[in-house]
Amino acid sequence: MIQIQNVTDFSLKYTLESGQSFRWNRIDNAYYGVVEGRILKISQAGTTLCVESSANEDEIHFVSFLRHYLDIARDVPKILAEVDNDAYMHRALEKLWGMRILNQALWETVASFILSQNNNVPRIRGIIRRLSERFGEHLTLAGYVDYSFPNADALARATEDELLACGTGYRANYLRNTAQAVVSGELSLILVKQMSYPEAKQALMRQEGIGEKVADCICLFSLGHLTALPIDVWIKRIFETLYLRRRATHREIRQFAHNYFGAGVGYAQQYLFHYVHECSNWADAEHLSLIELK
DNA sequence: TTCCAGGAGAGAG
DNA sequence: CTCTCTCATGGA
Repeated sequence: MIQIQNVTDFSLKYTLESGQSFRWNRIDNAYYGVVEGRILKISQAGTTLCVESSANEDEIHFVSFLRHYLDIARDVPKILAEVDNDAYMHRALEKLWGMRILNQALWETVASFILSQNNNVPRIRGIIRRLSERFGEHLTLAGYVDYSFPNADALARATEDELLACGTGYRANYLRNTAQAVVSGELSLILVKQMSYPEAKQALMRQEGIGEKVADCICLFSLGHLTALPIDVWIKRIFETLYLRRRATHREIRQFAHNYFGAGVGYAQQYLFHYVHECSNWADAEHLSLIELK
């Protein structure tokens, strides 16, 4: 077990439970998840993180990897101060203080958010769990059993029926075709990692099944592009009711949000998104569900 | 039974 | 460009 000390302005709970990763399970006070081929067990006590791994880790590299994965290395409080522009945002920041945006493995993020379209989080988690059980590698850590996320090669070779059996629904061929594009090099993940945000988004959106929202999720939750703004039904609802107070197109929301929140708009989005899910009795909930927009 | 979920694509206007 | 319809699945 290794410890990471002096981790300030960080919440393991909100980071791992905010719908950006589908792979973490809380058992008692610890979180178990599969990250890049090994099981990790992470717990937080104050500003100390305790981490166990199913793999043989080189401590220096492992700590460096974790700091990047959990976005601890970034000056997030500075970013959050810059988006703290109003009472709504301020309450979200207070409630969820310490939530970070993960830097997750690119292929897993691409595949996961292809599966996320027109779907809900519990079901997305179930699909990914079944895909991993069926096509991933068996892993164990102190009695805890899980499976690695299947690589692109394994999903490229899967039949449509095998994917359907995991519950992918109509997204099966989106997933398989994208896996094949990654294997063939038609979609080079190595190159995508080196691209700017607009370039990466454009390259991802050439794949069938990856539209603007999914591409933005990949850019934000894997590539660290904090200007990415995934607009799902809830983010659209929030901006229409709380900020613009009228019906608005994605383009209008995007323009307003970038102008209003600036370069940290991706972080602002994540706090607003999770806040409405975390607080079903939110004082402003009636604005989101009852206001008639014309 | 109908509605909804971290949408995308095709088609019409 | 915007709007609308459909797509597979399961829980509420």
